[in-house]
Amino acid sequence: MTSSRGTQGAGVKGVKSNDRKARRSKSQGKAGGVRRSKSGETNAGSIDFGPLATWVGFNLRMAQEATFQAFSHLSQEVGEGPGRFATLTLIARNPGLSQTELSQATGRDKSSLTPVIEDLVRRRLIERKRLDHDRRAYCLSLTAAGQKTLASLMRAARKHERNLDRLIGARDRTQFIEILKKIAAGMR
Amino acid sequence: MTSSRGTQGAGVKGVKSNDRKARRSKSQGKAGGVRRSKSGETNAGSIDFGPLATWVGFNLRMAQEATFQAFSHLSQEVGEGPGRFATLTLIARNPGLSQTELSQATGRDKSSLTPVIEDLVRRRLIERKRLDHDRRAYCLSLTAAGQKTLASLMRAARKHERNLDRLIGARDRTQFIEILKKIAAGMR
DNA sequence: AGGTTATGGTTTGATCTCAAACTACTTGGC
DNA sequence: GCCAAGTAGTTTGAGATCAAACCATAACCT
Repeated sequence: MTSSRGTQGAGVKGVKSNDRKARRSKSQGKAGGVRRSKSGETNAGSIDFGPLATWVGFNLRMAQEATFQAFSHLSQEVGEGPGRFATLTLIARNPGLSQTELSQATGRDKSSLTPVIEDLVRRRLIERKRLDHDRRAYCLSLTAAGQKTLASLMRAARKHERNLDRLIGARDRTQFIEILKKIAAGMR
Repeated sequence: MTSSRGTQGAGVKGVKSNDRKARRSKSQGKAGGVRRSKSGETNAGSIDFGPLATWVGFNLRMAQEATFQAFSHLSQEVGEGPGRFATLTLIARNPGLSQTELSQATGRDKSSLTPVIEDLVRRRLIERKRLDHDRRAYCLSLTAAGQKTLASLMRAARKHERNLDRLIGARDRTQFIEILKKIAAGMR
C-alpha cells in the first residue's frame, strides 16, 4: 500500500466554493449582520486589521495565497498544480538532479517529494534511474510527455505572470522580486 | 470525537530537521554529488532555476515560506503559530466578529477555522457566544488570558518585523507592502 | 402561514507539508 | 576487511487547508 498517495489532478485547489460566491451582499442590512460591539462599525469590508495591515508577514501570506489560487485555476486544465510545475521546471533545467537537491531548490522537505515523484513517474512524466556510483540516489529527468506537459504549464504560467505584471507594474517588478529573494535567502 | 483536532503547540512547524543542518558541506566534493549530465555544473547552489528565477509566483512562495518558518520559530515559546496569531489579532480588534467574517479576513475557508476556534475556546483564549438575533452565528471575543497571549505574540511579531525590515530596507517597505496588497486584492 | 432560498457553522474526505524514525548504501578510519 | 558515521530516500504520524455535503436557523415570497 505504499504508493497511491500523491495523486495529482484533484489537487488543484482554487476552484470556487458554493458558499463563497454569494459573498456579502445583503448580510449588510439587518439580517446576517454581526455588529461589532464597539462603536458603529458595520461589517462588510470594514474589518479592522490593526497591525496586521502593515505587517510584512501577513500581507505576504495573503498575496501568496491569492497567486497560488489564481495559478491553480489557470493550470487546472493542464491537470497539474503549482507545486508540480516548479518540480518539472527544475528537473527540465537540471537533468540528473537528485531528489534531495530538488527538495532543497523548491524549499520543501525531501519527504514531501516522495509521493510527488512517485506520481510523476507513474504517469510517465519523469524518469528516475539509480546512479551507478551511488546506488542510494536517484537521477531524475523529463520524458517527452513531461516536456509537453511542462510546455503547457509554461503557457499558463506566462499568462499568470502577465496578470501579475498588470497589478505590480512592470517598473517595480524587478525590485519587488529582488526583495522577495532577499527575504527567502535571509530569513533562515 | 468531533473535537481534539486542532491541537496547537506541536503545530509550530519551523524547528529544524536532523538532516537539514548538515546541509551541503561535503556533498560538494566527490561524494554525494549528483553531477548534472549537461555541461560542467557542479551542484551546490548552482542549480539552474530557469524562468522560475524571475517569476513572481515562485519567489512569492519561497519568501512566504521563509517568513512563516522564521515566525514559527520565534513564536514557538509562546506556543502559538502564525495562524493563531492572525486569528487572535482580528478577534481582539473586532470583538463580536463571526467565524465567517474571520475566515474571510484571513483568507481561509470557514471550515478550516472550525478546529482552530474549537481549540482556542477549549484553552480559554477566546469566548464564543450565540447571537440573540441570529442563533446560527457565533460572536467571538478574547478572554483576559487571550489578551495576554496575544501580547506575547505581539512582542514576537515585532521582533520578526524588525528582522524583515533589516532585509527589505525601511525605505522600500511601504511600497513593498502596497504591492503585496494589490496582489492579494487583485488576483481573485 | 408554508415553502423556497440563503446563510453560519460543522463534518468529511482529500492533498500537502513537515519532522522524526527508519532502511539501504557509502565513506573513512583503524 | 570491518565498523562507525554520514547521506539518499521512504515511512509514519500529525497538522493545516480546501471543497463539497450537510444541519440548523433565518429571510423572503406568495
